[in-house]
Amino acid sequence: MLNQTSFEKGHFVDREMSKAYDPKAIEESIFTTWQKGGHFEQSPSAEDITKSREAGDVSADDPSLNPYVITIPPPNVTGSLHMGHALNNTIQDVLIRKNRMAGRPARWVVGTDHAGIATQNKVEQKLAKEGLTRFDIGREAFIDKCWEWRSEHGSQIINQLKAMGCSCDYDREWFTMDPSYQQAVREVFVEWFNRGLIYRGTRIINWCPRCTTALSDIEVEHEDKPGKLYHVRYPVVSDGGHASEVSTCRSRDLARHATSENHISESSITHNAEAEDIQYITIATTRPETMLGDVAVAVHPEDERYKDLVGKSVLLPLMDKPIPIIADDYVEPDFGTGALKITPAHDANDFEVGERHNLPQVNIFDKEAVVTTEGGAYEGLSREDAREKIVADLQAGGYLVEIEEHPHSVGVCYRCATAIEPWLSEQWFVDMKPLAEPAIEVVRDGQVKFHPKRWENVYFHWMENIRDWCISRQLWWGHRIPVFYCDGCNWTAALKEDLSVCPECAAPVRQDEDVLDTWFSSQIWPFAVLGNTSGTPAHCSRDFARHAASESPSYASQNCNKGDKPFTWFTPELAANYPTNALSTAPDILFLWVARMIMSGLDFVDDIPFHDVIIHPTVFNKEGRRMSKSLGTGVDPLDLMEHYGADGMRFGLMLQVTGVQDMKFDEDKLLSSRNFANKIWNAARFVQMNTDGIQMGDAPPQPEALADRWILSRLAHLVERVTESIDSFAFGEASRDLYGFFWNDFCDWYIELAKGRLNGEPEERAAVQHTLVFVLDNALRLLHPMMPYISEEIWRGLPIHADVSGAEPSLIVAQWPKQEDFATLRDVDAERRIELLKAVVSALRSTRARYQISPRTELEASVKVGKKSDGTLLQELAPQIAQLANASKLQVDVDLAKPAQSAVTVATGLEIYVHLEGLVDFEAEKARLTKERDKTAKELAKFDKKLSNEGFLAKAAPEIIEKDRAKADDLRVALAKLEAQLAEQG
RNA sequence: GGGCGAUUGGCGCAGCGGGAGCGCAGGGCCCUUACAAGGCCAAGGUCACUGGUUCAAAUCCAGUAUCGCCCACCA
Repeated sequence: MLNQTSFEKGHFVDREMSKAYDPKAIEESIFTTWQKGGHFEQSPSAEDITKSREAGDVSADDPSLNPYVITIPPPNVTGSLHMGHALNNTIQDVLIRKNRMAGRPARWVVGTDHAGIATQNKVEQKLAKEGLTRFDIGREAFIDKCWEWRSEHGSQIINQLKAMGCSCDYDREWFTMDPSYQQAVREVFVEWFNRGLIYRGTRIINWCPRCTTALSDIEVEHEDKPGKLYHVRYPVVSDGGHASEVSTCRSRDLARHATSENHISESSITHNAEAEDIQYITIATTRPETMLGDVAVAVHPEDERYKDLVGKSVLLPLMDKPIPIIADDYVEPDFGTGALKITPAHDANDFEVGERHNLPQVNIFDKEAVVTTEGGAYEGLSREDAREKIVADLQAGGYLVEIEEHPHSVGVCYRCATAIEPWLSEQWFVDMKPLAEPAIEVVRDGQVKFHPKRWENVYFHWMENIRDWCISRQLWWGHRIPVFYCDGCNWTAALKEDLSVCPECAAPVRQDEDVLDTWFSSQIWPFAVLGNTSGTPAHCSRDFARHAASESPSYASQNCNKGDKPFTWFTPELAANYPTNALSTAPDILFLWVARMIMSGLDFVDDIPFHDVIIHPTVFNKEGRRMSKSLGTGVDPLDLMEHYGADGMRFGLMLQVTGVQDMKFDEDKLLSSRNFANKIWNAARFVQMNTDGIQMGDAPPQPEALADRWILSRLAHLVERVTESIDSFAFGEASRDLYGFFWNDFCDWYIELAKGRLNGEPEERAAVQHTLVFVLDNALRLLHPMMPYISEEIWRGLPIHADVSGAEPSLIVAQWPKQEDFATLRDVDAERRIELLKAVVSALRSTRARYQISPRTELEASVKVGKKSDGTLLQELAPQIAQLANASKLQVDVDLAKPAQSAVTVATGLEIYVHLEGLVDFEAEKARLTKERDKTAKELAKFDKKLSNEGFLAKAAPEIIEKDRAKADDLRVALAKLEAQLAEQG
């Protein structure tokens, strides 16, 4: 473990690194140094940035004038970190860190959401333990309790982000109930109200009887549940009079049938009905209890079965109330019985039918879904009890014809899973169509891009079919609707400031009791937090703000005037930071939040809130079930960090980010990542132990040796791959490339090759040392966004900072490797040659394993090469091959006789012999060679067939043909050698 | 009812037009002074199915099947 002096520069050599990487030993202190170093708070200078934006091309190349900004999706104050957060915030931190290293002022704005329903539920639960309800303590005291709750629990999730290593700007932590944020929400409401986009209306809305509040359509989740379709017959009365005598008489017969079978055949009813000369109309419903609020029975106008009945009435059973039979296109003749009961107060469709036919609206439920006095004898029953009793009574009365199994989807509250009641009530709505149109346009023309792109279609579909948004909530915790009423003169207005007396008649006014949907306030998050620095939003035009900012930010904020709109939100700071760069989020809040931010951003700031929307996969557990605390299927990221370290968790998550929409979370990947961290740690230990006392700058080495040229070429490749992958949000690809480079290229081959060379001539040793440090340095830079802790810890100890004076060097702000600086290090020739070396080493190792020769036993081996140039090369590399395969007496030549007692391996252009005096099992060798020969022959046949195909030769790309020809030739040579070997063995 | 995604070795996943890869598990050998959270070696797949496009298909198109997600006012 590195000790506390690790911060000193260039003292790699002074410290002992522990044998295994221990995340706990370093994470906290590293995080502290980042924070103390002020690296999280890179606020771009408004003047500089505004200048740069105005100058356009002049400063476009200067990253320091090109800020990189992300506003975090604010987690709920009630929340604690779950896997979705862990994934989402790792993505954002990777982007922020990469861009910060690339020299851009990077700022990740952080904060929490007041989460109206969720928080209110928590506080109510707490009160319930004391035997209290919110009504017992009153609105004001309740809101105080909510603030109290927030100050006790609100920092939890922020601390968890810190544990993950997220480099947010914690100096300014926002809360969606901050006074200035409240004011911003109010501005938005009043603006839309005054423009007529916000209106009040009595509608069927989604009501949660447990939370006792309205919800928007997208806050309702649908679950398929087993249910029943009840067929109920309503007796027809022609004159609006009563058919009760007969019906009562008949009902006893029916009741007997019903109790014995619970299923009454249609024919017997018809028969009896005819006999009694009473007509019935049978409706089908899944919710028999709502019949108490029925005001009509509807049939399709073209339906022959019922044509004659339209205009007549039926007697509503149990309520003894005549209601009309109407005709409406909405009815599907083929569903159920083709007749539909109309309950305008408890079904959105029925409501519309009711409107068309001027029917009354009978609301039979109170806010807790208990039957009201409108429900007659059923008053006071819950909806569940009412259903039970009504079904029993219908059956007893002979009205129940049939009960059919009918699975159907039930809407439930997204916060408490209680079944939603469609309920008629007066609520506030936003007219969405005018807002949606420009928001569709900016995605269509590519100003806002979704990643993966397919989500754009989901967005379009929803936006093009958008419906008005119910924004009022019957809660106490939240942004109170700023509409004031005068009961004296009916004066009403939406106001930015509170008011106590009516401006018309001086009577006392009252404010609307409801609060706003939490998503109403979160939709303005990007511009509210970026533009709202002083507490009161500045109102000035974008052009004015930009101009003023370039002169003097303070002048601008003091002198903003009204621009070309009633007001816009352009403060100088907003002008500098907005639009933000990326928004990363889960698919489930695409509509709830992302779409609405685009709409409100365009409307209030005249600009998109972000350029790129990253929709990351939803995290499921290994069995494909949703991660959920209540189901016990969740995994706690804190536990994972405990086991694998923050870096292990982050990297393990990044490995799993691909273009798919669901991610079955695989903890094995975290284990791999922890092991990966340990591998890097130990590679660094090796470098430390072998670069004792050296000092160097960070200039690239001038490689001469093949191995150095090779690893630098691989590094150059990595720089390109990782940069491009992160920039295109391909996190899985970037992490796999890093993994492969560190583990395979650097550790398995380069370090192994370096071992011998470190004991060589001083110049050789120096070259290796230089290369080791240079490669490790740059690879750590590339790794840093994904694994910030371990990379920082190791990097600080590298002997590259010896010439740095003053500020403490920190990887978090080290320069991101530039592709153009590395381009010259690409070396195709070196890569090909090292492949040859690998082939020889692998062949020798394979033979050793086959004959179970101890690694300590030196092999006696010889390589017969086909080409002279390969011979020269392998002769040069002989010492290293000898070392990697423990084959000291290695002979390489073009013309080399096969030793009598030897095992042979045929590789591309090579025959590799291992001398095995008395050990060779000729039968086994023969079997192996035969297998090898057959495989080669088969492979060759495939290529020969391809190469004799005229279509292929005519149409395939020349380089492909060339490649295949070369491959076929290689195979032919190999085959010949194998044949010869077999012939020799008889 | 509409849309989207997935189907590749025992498990979890990459690859998305030109010679089937990774991690984990399992097998053999090895505590070789960076790392046993490791090294080396070997084994394991007709890339769901059926057609089509193409010189060439795991990869593109169409259809089928299975699983999953989202949207939708058929009671």
